[in-house]
Amino acid sequence: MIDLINSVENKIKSILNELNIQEDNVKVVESNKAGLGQYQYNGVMAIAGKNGYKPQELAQKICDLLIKDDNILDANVAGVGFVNITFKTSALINQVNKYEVEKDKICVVKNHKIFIDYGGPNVAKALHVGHLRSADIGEGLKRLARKLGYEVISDVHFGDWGRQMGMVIAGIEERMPNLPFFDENFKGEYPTQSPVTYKDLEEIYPLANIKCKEDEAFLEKCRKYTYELQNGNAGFVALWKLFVAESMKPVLKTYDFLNVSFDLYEGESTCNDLIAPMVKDLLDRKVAYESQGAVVIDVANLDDKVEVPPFLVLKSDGAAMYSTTDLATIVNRQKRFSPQEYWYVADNRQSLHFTQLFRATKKANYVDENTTFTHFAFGTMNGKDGKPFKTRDGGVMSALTLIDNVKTEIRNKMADNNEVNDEICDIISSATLKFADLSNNRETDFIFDIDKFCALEGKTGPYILYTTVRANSVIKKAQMSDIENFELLDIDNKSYIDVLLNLIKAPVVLQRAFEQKALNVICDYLFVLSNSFNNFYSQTKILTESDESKKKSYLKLCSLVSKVNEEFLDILAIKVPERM
RNA sequence: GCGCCUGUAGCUCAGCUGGAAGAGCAACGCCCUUCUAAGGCGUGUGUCAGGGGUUCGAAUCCCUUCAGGCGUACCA
Repeated sequence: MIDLINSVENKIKSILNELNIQEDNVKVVESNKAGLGQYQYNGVMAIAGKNGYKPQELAQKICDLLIKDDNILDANVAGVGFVNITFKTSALINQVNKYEVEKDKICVVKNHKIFIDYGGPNVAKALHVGHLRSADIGEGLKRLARKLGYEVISDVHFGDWGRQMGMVIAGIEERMPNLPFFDENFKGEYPTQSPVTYKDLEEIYPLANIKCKEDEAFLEKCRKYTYELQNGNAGFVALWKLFVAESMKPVLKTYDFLNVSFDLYEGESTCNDLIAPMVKDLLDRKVAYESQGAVVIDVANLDDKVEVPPFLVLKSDGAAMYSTTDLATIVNRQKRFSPQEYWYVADNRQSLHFTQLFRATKKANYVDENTTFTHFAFGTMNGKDGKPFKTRDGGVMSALTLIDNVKTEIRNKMADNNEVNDEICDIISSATLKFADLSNNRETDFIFDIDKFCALEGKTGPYILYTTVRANSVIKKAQMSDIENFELLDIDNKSYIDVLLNLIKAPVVLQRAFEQKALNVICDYLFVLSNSFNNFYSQTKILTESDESKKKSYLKLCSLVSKVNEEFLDILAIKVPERM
């Protein structure tokens, strides 16, 4: 993906060929010994012995020939036979200038549609810190795919139809039993104002949840109410609409703060009308059958290492559950969009559910065989004790509280900076949170540490923003037009060259991030690039450089760093402020 | 019980398609009359959980033990 590196790999291949050594797998990788070289080839040790060479001898032969290459400044042998390569700066510049071309090569698939389901906030439950992950990762993956030319449709998929709805209704009834929604004989118009606020809901749901565990009769009532809601009890439906809308208010506010948005704001309930016909269809075609009173689809495979339980289409009380709505939602999405790929960004703990869902979908022939389903699982955010937060019983820091904490930190920091307004504070706060979240490997669990999430120094969102704003500031102060078209020149300045070395990696980073669906790869790169730029900045006077052509090169470098930073930050859905 | 995941510096974590152990924080020291010091530079730290195996070479692949987490049909 980096032409320059490919050409060296091919060069080494042909050198080996001339020595009668067949080796197709030649990889030149970044050097981990700065000072010895920029890139290295480590394959010599593996092939030398087989071909009658001492490793260092063969490595030396390769170096002797490599050094004649137009792109290569130096090649030397180190250790047991590592080949270290240093490029001519002109070659690096040439490669930097190919950025757009290299990027276009990454996406070769055309007319490819992806449907992505992420976010998944639940009605009546405040977003807590763990919910940030699905939103941040999903938004990032969506933008990354779009950047590479895929068509992507996103849906937030509100949790608005499962048993927790019955629990909320029952919980509201406990508090306000005289509301008309609960009066079966009520004939008038139902109120249009929600009887509860979202803050009330955040109390009502956890209380109802606790009560369900202690009180079997109450649990039974919740199940009944859920069933009745799903089957059109007019009072329940009217009440449900009101508290769903109320409950979404803070959720949407939080998403807005995180720069997260969706093409579709649908929920589990959206497909309710499809459930009955779907169940009938599945039973008619004998894809599903009745078991222990429930309707299920067998999804076990012979070669399963573990017994995969049947997929539940309907519970034994006839109510829909998340598996029901997920399946019906696919029917719905397939009818409307027929994407080639379905992506689900959800917690690790749901992996068995998705295995079942995907198998059930295929077994029912709801999609054609080429359609792929992938669950992009992410690790849980754990408490200090290393255990996942339990949301049902409450007690976990809400996302909004965390956001307030970060904002406070930023404002304190900004106390004597009167250039910065509230809007900029919000941008920086959002960047702080998102970068902290996305820096972690997607799949591993990590311990939530508020200090880490609010940190403003080191490998953080503000660091990247600061670097970008700084570069932009220099560009602005230069008061020259057309800086983006200035030429990079071969200048003997180590920190300048280090930035170039990082810039050539940009397309590879995009590719790797996409292949692995790993946004932390982008975070790491942003940090490394910014770090090298800050080093350059501290050592190089740009605006007062007397050599005009050098000054122009330096300004071009600023503009490149700023451009790549902004582009990559945009993938992470992080905005860059005007100043900070 | 079975399955999946995790175990790397004092703390939080990268690295895991094998190649010469990393970052941030914390600690100490240096650098603002000069383009944004939310910055730069320097210093120290490791039986990569333990034990085997494969390999010229293993944090990385295989086996095994230990510790923790999650999941295991009517919650999501």
